[in-house]
Amino acid sequence: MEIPPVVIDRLPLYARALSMLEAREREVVSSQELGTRLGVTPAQIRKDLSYFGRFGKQGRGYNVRKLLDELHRILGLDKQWRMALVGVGKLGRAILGYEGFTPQGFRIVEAFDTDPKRVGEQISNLTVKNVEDLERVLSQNPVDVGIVAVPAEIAQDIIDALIKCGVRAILNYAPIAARVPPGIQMKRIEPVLALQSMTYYIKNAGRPAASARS
Amino acid sequence: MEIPPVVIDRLPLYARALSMLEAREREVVSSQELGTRLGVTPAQIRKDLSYFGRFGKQGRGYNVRKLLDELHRILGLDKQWRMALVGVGKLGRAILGYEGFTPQGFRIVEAFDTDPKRVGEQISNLTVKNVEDLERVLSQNPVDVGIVAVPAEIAQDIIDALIKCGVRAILNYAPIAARVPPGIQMKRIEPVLALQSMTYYIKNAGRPAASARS
DNA sequence: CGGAGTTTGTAATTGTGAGCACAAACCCTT
DNA sequence: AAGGGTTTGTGCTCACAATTACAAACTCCG
Repeated sequence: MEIPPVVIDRLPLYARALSMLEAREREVVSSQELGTRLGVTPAQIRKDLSYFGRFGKQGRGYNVRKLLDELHRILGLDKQWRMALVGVGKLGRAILGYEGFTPQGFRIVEAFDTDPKRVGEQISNLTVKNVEDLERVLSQNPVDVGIVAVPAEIAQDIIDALIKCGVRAILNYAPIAARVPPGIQMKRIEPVLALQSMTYYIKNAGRPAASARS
Repeated sequence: MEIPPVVIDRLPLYARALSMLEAREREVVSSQELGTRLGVTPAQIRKDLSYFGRFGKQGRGYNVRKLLDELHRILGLDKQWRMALVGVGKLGRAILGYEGFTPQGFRIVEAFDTDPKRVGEQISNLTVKNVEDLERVLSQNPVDVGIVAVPAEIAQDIIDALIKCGVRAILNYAPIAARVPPGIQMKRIEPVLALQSMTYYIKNAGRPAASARS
């Protein structure tokens, strides 16, 4: 069956909420409660989950632990994921220093840059390598995900190169809507683009606008 | 007229592409060319723009400079926007050091934290203030946008507090789908959540999956 | 053990956005 | 100035996702 991408996008949120509940040793939760917590309608949650199976019990709700396990399995979060970073400027260094990846099973195992001055540098247990060696390095030791933290002008080229090396998912920090071939996943992480669409709604001071989503 | 939020989300991308073209002194561009650059169909671009007016000329295309100005006006990017950051941990410091905000008219003018050890510290020309003084400080000097870079557990409380202080847009770096009242904008910026949905598609090695969008 | 109260899973409906296709408008060359 | 070649703006259609609504399944209390 073909599952709508929007549904897949919501699953990690459900998983996060369930993690929190599990930490508080909650055994069971209803779609109602989960919904209010997340600002999503209960029906939406039930429908999303129904794409993958029947995980709940009528009259009771969902077993927190069991549903969390299912979501992890569905999303592939029971595996370890290897990532390569390209661009170790200010932003790239912050990404390397980010501690949120590892506990969720994501690990940056390679770092590249175009600037010869940065090549060879040691950052967070990694040696920065030349982007020219990208293909050679990644063909010997493939990674699953590419993280792009380079200027917008060269972002598309870097993305193309990464895909050539077998990367199947890209986390794009550059403010462009790059083109990727079918079968390749890409998500943009760009604070300024996010801000620039919100300003549309708030630019008329005081006037309440359409509501936010998520 | 009510404009679909997805349309608003695409406008900043169009603006970025136009900026690039302007830098290369291109005078005119067609929806066709813009579309291929962005991986969007030409019809989509034309339709999106048509919500706001008729900016193109048949047989010729869009004047780059003029369309860019229009988009800036529509999105409210001709103004300066004041922002307050909450949470100056590792992530918060990286945000304070990020140089991408200022050139686009966004400026962080206040920084807060709950940890007394951090309060009073000087970072990037700002003095970190106690989050308890949030209401007092922001009522004297209001900001438009709140940036949330605190642990997931307290993110909702911080968001509520910011909204109470008149903030109308929130950039949320915490991995939660917080609830906000109607009229308040919120966008999540969270690399791990983005990764966790992409793994769904790539978890079966080699098997080509559905295509990415943007 | 029975019945009131919950909560799920899903069929049916409604709402919304993307793509197609084409007339109208404009450019440019000869 | 005329006609071939472009490109816009938009009505229409189709696909997809959210919501509604309800039967079926379960819980729990007395």
